[in-house]
Amino acid sequence: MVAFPSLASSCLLLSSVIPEPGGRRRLGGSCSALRGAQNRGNKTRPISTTILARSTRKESKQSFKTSRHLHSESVESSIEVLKQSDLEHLKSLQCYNIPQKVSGVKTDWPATILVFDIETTGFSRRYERIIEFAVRDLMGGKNSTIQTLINPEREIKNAYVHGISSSMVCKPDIPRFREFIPILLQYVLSRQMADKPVLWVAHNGRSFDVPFLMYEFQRSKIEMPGDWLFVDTLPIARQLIDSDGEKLKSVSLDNLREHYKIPLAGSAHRAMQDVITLCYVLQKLTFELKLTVPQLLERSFRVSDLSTPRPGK
DNA sequence: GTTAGAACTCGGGAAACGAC
DNA sequence: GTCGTTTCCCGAGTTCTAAC
Repeated sequence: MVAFPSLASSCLLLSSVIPEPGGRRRLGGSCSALRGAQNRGNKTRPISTTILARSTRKESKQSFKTSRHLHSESVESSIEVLKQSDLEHLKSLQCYNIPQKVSGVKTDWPATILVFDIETTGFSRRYERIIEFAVRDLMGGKNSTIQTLINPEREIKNAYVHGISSSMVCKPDIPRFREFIPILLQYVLSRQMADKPVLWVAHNGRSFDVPFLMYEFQRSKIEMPGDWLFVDTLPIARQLIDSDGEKLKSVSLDNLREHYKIPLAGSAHRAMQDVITLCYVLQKLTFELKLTVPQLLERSFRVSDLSTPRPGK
């Protein structure tokens, strides 16, 4: 396992990158004077570039959209109660790094940050299934990770992507997602700090990982805890500026790994490897963009902010 | 192959300006 | 005041980009 650097050392300052909510910014001064001199004398008019104006509008809209109040309602209030014997049975299924007991980590962080990734049988959250789940608590320590294969109960046609074949997961000793949920919930409870939210982090999570999770919870008829917050590193990475002063051409996880020269310590497109990569990327991103954990929380969203899955799927 | 958000392109309308 | 030109704003539509 790769030694994992603590994010705490790089968390963080003020953001000059996140736009102020609301106001439209205009270029005045020299630009205005220059164009005025060329075209129509001394009379001035608010001048802006189209690109800047459009960019600012979008940033502003996004900034407002993500602001919210945080609360610390217990997850226990919104999930089904499971028998202890069931939990013990589920733990015996083939999962590795399952936490055996509460770690008891306490910190000054304003949230528990869980970096996660999934592998699936395809792109459609409606018709495809999760086949691997990995999560790491950024705080580290004992029992800070979970990685498990998931039995999708269907043929896997995209094994060429992640190397996970039907023969590996379509077995009775591999948990189905509904069987894995109690383990996941127990893990989260073991990591969550009192009166502090849980912040899940994924790359392209808003469009991919979180909707998949949402659908799997719904198919399992178990309500996802309403106080879980999610943050997507993809739009954050789009703010990055390269050494030429331009935005990165690609903000894929692979490209970010190369951008930050993060070594690949395993098979790409396996959940835990991508989690490890994303942990490094998140550290670099937050440092480079001067993002604090509270600012990550401000950019977070809840499953209720996403479109609701159709019932009965 | 799916999906959703971001980024981009285009065109219409409005405003400001100069020329008449 | 009217007309033509230029520029900006804004919405709609299209394309791109991530994820497996």
